Order: sequence, then structure tokens, then C-alpha cells
Amino acid sequence: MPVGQRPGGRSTRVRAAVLTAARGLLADGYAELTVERIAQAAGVNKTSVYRRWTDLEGVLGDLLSQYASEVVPIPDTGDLGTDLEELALLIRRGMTGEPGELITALATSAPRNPRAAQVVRGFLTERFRLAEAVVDHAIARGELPRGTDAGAAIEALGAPLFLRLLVVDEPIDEEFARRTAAATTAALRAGVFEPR
Amino acid sequence: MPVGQRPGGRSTRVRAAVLTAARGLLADGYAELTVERIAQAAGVNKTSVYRRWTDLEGVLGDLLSQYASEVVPIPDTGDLGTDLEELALLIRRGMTGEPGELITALATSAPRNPRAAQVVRGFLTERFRLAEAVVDHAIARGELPRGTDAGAAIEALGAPLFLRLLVVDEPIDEEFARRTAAATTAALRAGVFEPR
DNA sequence: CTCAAAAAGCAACACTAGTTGCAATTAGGG
DNA sequence: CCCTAATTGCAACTAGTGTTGCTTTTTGAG
Repeated sequence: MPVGQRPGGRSTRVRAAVLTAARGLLADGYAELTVERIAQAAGVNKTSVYRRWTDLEGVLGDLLSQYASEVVPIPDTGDLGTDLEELALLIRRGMTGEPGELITALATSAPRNPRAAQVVRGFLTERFRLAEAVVDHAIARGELPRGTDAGAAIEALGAPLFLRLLVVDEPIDEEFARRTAAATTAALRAGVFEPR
Repeated sequence: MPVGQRPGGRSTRVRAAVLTAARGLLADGYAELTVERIAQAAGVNKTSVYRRWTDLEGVLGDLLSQYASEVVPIPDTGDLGTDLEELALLIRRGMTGEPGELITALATSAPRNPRAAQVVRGFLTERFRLAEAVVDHAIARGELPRGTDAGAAIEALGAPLFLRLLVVDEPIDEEFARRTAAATTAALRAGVFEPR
């Protein structure tokens, strides 16, 4: 007797159709993004979407976790300043693309939707954690003292970019990313993120 | 024949009742905040609210503009580092209080509500502009070179605080505010915000 | 090929936000 | 005090989101 999940066949097809439809609609701005519209674009009944994902945020979260599983190349050029600059440019590219819209959509519904909050926070935490390697490498090279707070530094690096993405509606250009990286580098070198 | 607005009497009473009701409900978390609930708490019909403010965001924006009109004491201690630290602590206090919730609520609905976006941006732009005085004073004292980008520096100072307020759900404690200020000071002193 | 479980479709429904038309109230000049 | 315009209250209505019960289709093991 067949009991349990059903990973093959139509289920996967529906799942894929919904996710790609959501991706497509996301490009036109998430302001008009709705479960019913996604279902319609996917050629699927809205109940299927609701039953599987519960929420619009559920779909978006699923979409974001696809990006989360992608491997990102953490810069390792042998110099802290260059690494941080590369990192800032990397974050910038992510923000100006599709994941940027996803994060915006999820972050803005985070206060009202605990699951959405968890998804964004999880994504950022993971990415930030990976990025800490840049600081750790600098420590290993002796560029920074042992005990430097890598997490705090990465947070400081990313924050201005996120502020522009989510609140201030100003362009996140390369110049801006570079200057943000330079600011973080200067702060690190000045010992701001050393343990007290 | 009486033509025009009607600033006196019941109109103002209703307006005040709605705003104070909104303020009160905001303290219990804006997740459950809704126009109907506010109207009910104010002892007013919801149509009155909709007609006057159009939106929930309209009410919140009105509320925020009350704070915007309050005078904030920009620190001027004679030292850049101390000024920025005071400033960071000032921002922190604003965020942990009522205006913090207001800004969160408005910022999260900004992507879907252009008016809300405008209100938050206007508020922050104004506050940031005032804060630039701190950098300008340092320039006047000769602590920083002429032409230093005050706006960019203040943005860098505020960003990490806003990131925690809006996305990362970690405490915005004094220690964090102080370190953020120190990072910005270091970047300023290293000449990161000087014109190229 | 058969069949039971699982998933999807369908349609009706509940609920909430926001709108509209009309009646009742109120401000404030004459 | 009277009268007109502004404002509010009230109730019905629209639209869109999400839910539920049931039927139909599909999967995959035997």
C-alpha cells in the first residue's frame, strides 16, 4: 500500500510551475504580486498554492531558499581592503537583481509574518556568516588582531546597502558599494571591532 | 456664507481622538493595527478615518510628522567622536521608543504604498540633514577636511541601527550604538568620505 | 492492469478592507 | 437664533483574500 509523500510526477510539475510563475511576476514588481495571480500565471488552481505554501510569503520564501542554496564565491585576494570591496560589489549585484526584490518583499512583510521574518533572517544570517571568512582570513594573515568581531564588521558593511534597498530610494551604485567597503576597512584597521 | 475648511470644534476633536487612539494601539504592536480598530478605539466611525486620511499609512504618517516637528538637540561637544556617539545614542533612543515602531510600520509598507514611502523618506532625510551639522562642525574646527561628504557619513552611521530595527531582530543596545559611531568616526578620520 | 492514497481542481462560502449614498449632526457667519 | 455648508454617522455594498467540502485526476506499488 502506497503511503507517504509523493515527490514525483505532477506534484513537482505544479511546484515548479508556481515557482517559475512567481519568479516571472516578481520581475514586474511585487506590488501587484498575489497568490491568485501566481496561480493563474502558473495554470494552477489557487487552492493548490494555498495548501502547499500557506502564504504568498511561503512561495517567496521557497524562492529565496533556492538562492540560498546557490554557492557564492567569497573573495579571497589576500588583502582585506580588496576582499571587502569585492564583497560589497557582490552584495550590490545580488540586491540589484532578483534576490533583491525577494528580500525586499519578505523583509517588508516580516513584521506581520513571523515565518517571512524567519526566512529573511535565516538567509541573511547564513550569507553574513559565510562572508565572515573574509575577516577571518585577514586575522589569519595577521592583518587584524585575533578576536576581531567578524560578524559585527560584516553587518556594518552590509547595512548601508540594505538601508538603500529597503528605505532610502537611492541608487546602489558601484561607487557607493566601494565607499561602504572602504569605511568598514578603515573601521576594522582602526580597531573598532576588536574586543574591548 | 461660510465656505472653506473647518479647523475648529468637532473636526479637531475627532482628529485628535483618532491620532491618540492610534498612538495607544501602536504600543501593543502594529501587527494588529487596522483602520477599523483605530476608529473603534477613538469612538469614531471608520468612514471618518478613511475620508480624512485615506489609509492606515496616512494616519501613521500624520503621527510621524508630529515627531518630525519636535526639535532634536544635535550634539555639539567640540569633538567629532563624542558628537557621533551622542548622535548614535540619540537615534537609538528614538528607535527603541514609539517613533521606532512608526518608522518600522511605514517603512515596511513603503514598497506598496508610495505615500508611506515619501513620508518615511522625508522624515529620515530631514533628520539626517540636521545631523550633518555634526560633521560640518568638525570641518569648521579643522578636524576634517573641507568637502567631506557629511550626508554619506550620517547615512553610514544610521544604517546599522536601521538594519537591526527593520530586518535583523537583534537588540539595539547602547554598546552597539557606540561601536557604530566609533566605526563611522574611524572611517571619517581615515578620509573615506572625502571627495575623490 | 488494478486500486488505494495523495494531490489537484472546482465551487461555494466566510471574512475583511475599503467604498458609496444618504441621513443626521454640527460649526460658525449673518 | 437661523441657515448653509462641512463633517460625521450609518448601513448597504463591492471586491479580494483565504477557507472548506467534495469531486476528479494522478501516482506508484502490487
